[in-house]
Amino acid sequence: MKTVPTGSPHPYRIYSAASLGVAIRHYREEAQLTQAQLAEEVGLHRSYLSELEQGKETEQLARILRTLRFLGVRITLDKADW
Amino acid sequence: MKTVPTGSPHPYRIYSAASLGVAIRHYREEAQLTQAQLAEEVGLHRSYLSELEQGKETEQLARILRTLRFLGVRITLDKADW
DNA sequence: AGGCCTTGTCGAAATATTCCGACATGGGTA
DNA sequence: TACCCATGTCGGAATATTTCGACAAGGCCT
Repeated sequence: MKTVPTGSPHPYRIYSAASLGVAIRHYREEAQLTQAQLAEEVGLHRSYLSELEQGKETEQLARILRTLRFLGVRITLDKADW
Repeated sequence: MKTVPTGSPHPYRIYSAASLGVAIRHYREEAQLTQAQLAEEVGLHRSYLSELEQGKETEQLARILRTLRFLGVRITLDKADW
């Protein structure tokens, strides 16, 4: 069977707002940034980032995830390990 | 070097609302569903699905994508080929 | 041409999200 | 203990999104 080099470390499978939150927190901590620093960098309010990381369910996200799940699509987050 | 079996066909890299729209459309068509059918299945309005597929930029999506990009995270959509 | 189906688009009402500012909590450390 | 820092949480105001219903355009078929 054809093969390729193994993929990136720390891949995250996204199923829900909760799993997205876990991933964002992981990558933020890996980058050694506080919520305040990251929020400032990307232009959002710190309290919102806090809620994001805690997996706050929002309608828009839920709708998109539901649609992709229905279609059998897998969502993966990872860092390229180049 | 260690290897693994090749991944799924049709992977999509998501950078923006536009690329997400393209992917959703692809998977919907692959499933041979109309926008009306898919919208009904997942409980959203057909006109919204139309806009989603056209890559309508929404703040929430833009904020999340911007945050992940800043952290160097790659987003991949694909179908498991089991 | 005429009918049918699918998708794109519009405006405004109904909902939902995000920001803001503030305060609470817990961990660490002097 | 007291102080700092990071994060969680709250309520209301400011924004943004989604739905709804309708109509238009294009493709396809008879």
